[in-house]
Amino acid sequence: MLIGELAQRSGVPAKTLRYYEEIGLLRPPARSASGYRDYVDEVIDRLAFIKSSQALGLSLGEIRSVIAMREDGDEPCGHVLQLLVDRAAEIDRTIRDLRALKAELRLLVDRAKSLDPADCDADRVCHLIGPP
Amino acid sequence: MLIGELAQRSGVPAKTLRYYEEIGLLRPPARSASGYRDYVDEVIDRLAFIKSSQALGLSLGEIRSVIAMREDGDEPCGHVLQLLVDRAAEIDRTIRDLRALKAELRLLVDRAKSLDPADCDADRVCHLIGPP
DNA sequence: GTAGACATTCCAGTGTGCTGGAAGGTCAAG
DNA sequence: CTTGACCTTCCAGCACACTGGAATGTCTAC
Repeated sequence: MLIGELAQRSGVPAKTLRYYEEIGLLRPPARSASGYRDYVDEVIDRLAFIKSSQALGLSLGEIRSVIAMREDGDEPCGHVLQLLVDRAAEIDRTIRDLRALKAELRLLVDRAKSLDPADCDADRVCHLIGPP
Repeated sequence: MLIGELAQRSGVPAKTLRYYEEIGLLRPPARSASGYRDYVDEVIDRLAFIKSSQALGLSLGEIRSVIAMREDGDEPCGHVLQLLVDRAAEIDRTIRDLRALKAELRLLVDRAKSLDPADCDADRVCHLIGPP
């Protein structure tokens, strides 16, 4: 399978496939006599794994670490589970932060209703933002 | 006030101050005979505004648009309010997305408990990730 | 034999908000 | 008069995941 066909079938652009190879996400495939990459069907599974992992918010570096374990003949399950748990914790933190931010924004938007634009202080650019 | 002192007093590194000037967040200050930047005290207010805006998640581009209005002699309040409302909506969307992601992660982590690493399929890298 | 649809490599850029470093000029203290 | 702390400009790079384009080679069909 040439790179264009793999791109078609996997939905991953050829450019990206070469990039994945470069950063170690895909093993360098066999080459035809003329130097064309010749992929086996299994890379479609691998690309599906990469896409699913990305959708969960894993970075290509993390995904690579999982793939590397698998290539080394190790069972990546434990490592993957840890990544998923870590990611969940990070999402919790992010949600907490965003909620706090949203609360502050709501506060400012509410305050805006009781502020007169005519009182807006040029030195502070706009009185809607910043300490009251 | 030289750039070093402003950096000290505002907590914004000198390098960043020059960068802000370059991208139009700070007006180019007066220069001493030897070419040193000579800041007036008011930029401290402006930097405070920038920091507050950043803390709310506004980009430097958005902040610049607000400052530009103010420099043009316009009242930025309406624009600022819109930015805040937009930002709040964006945060809502992000939180929704993250919650969905967290739910999926929880699902996968739960499923992991009932899966045997020994069944992990090498072709799919790890059976903890991806369709069941 | 030639068009055009593929493939190759390599270099460089995207966006965001800085940060580092080199090469040089200036200023105050000793 | 020198030392060291400041300042200047300019060029380059970080992280992240690609993406674009140039220059070149190859394969298939007509």
